[in-house]
Amino acid sequence: MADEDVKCNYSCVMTSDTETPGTARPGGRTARNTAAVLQATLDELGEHGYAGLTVERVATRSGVHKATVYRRWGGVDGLLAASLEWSATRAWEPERTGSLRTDLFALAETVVHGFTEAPEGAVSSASVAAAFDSPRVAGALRVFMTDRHERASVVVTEAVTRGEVPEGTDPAQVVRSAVAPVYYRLFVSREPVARADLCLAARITADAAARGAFVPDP
Amino acid sequence: MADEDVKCNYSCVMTSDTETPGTARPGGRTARNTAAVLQATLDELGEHGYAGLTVERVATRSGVHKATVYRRWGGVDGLLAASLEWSATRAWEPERTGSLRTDLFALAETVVHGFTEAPEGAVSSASVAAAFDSPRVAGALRVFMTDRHERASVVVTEAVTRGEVPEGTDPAQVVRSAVAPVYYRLFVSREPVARADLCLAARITADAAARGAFVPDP
DNA sequence: TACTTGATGCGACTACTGTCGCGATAGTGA
DNA sequence: TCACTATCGCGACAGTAGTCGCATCAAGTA
Repeated sequence: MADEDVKCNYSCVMTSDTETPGTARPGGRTARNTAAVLQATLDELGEHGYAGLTVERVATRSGVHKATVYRRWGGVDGLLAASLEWSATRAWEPERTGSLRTDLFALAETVVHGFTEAPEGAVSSASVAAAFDSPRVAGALRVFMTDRHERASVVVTEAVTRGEVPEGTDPAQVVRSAVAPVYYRLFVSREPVARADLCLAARITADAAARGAFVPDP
Repeated sequence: MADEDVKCNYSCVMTSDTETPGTARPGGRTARNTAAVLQATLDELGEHGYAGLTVERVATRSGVHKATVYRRWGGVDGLLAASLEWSATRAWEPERTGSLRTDLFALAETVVHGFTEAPEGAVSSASVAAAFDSPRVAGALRVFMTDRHERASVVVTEAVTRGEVPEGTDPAQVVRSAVAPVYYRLFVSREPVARADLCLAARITADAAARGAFVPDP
């Protein structure tokens, strides 16, 4: 979730070639409506947050009728799930700094920025919040996070090639271990996230990885 | 958050000596209303979850008028915050198993049970969910979690006394490190939590603690 | 171009959330 | 026991979320 990536999700005009698969008429007005509604959803989230996200407002802002939005997306949860699925299709690559420890630190820092800084933070944390109520958002979030794990795994596989970390290390587990404390502080214990906390998580994870802690037992 | 503790929060009749501080008439009907409403809140949460928690239902169930509930608690978020504050006053102590690694494993296991098993899981995760919308619940959650960190810290300080872990180790940081991956899987990445995951988190944390990773730099 | 029909716009409608004023009730202290 | 008044019950009310039936529009096709 790089800075410029999420920012683009929010402020850029959505590409008009957005197709609407699964419908009998994927082109024309339907596609234009899809783009307008999802764009309005992201804008509304950025301005008013998840608590202020209303089908009525999205409908007005996008110029698409309220009943149409309910028919196509079912409600706010459907809008959020669709936005998240759309976000997942965008390219993203983790920053490379030279060592696993600093790579993991940079990764954790990216997570903090992506969830705390407005307006992109509103979109991301809204998804986490909505996943509690809506199975559809929960599913979309799970797919999204799995994708991020896979993409972030590069920093681990490269560390294996460099010889920093033993063969057979589970990359996704390393990533989870580095970012979990960040999410924990942000969303569960509701504590401020300090630079030292990221540093600690990255160091512990990198050290454990170097010792082979993330190589699954046979 | 031991099993029998949370269960009691839910199913036992609240003690009638519940006082209502901050009001001019803390006894009598006001106190009875407080007990009835909070009990109804917990019952409703257990049966219908956070999404189904309604002031109207709580009012009907408790026999207290809807307007009164709105006046005293402000809405569902107030009800949830009050329930959480009340839960925080109940005694809780972590299980002791003999070593830091197994203590942390038991702690993580307790967290999983406390958040996934119905009905007590509904109450706990509802608080995490509501904290996104409501600053009041977020505050209550922060206080609650800080309290749990302090209580759980015993397993670390005892490990220091046993000589497993160096002096100066920050107990709360150790606890966070052990439970963060659990919360991450439960609420963010929405992945199943396996026994092996808890084991891994406990082992990594205990090893790092033994090496002095949680002793703050001067 | 004309036809078919999926998708949309429209507005009325129900159901629900949250608020308000007023009279009644019951703690609290004398 | 009595007076005072904080708190509560009551019902009416406005505002909002979500649904439904029908007329209209426009994408896809011959």
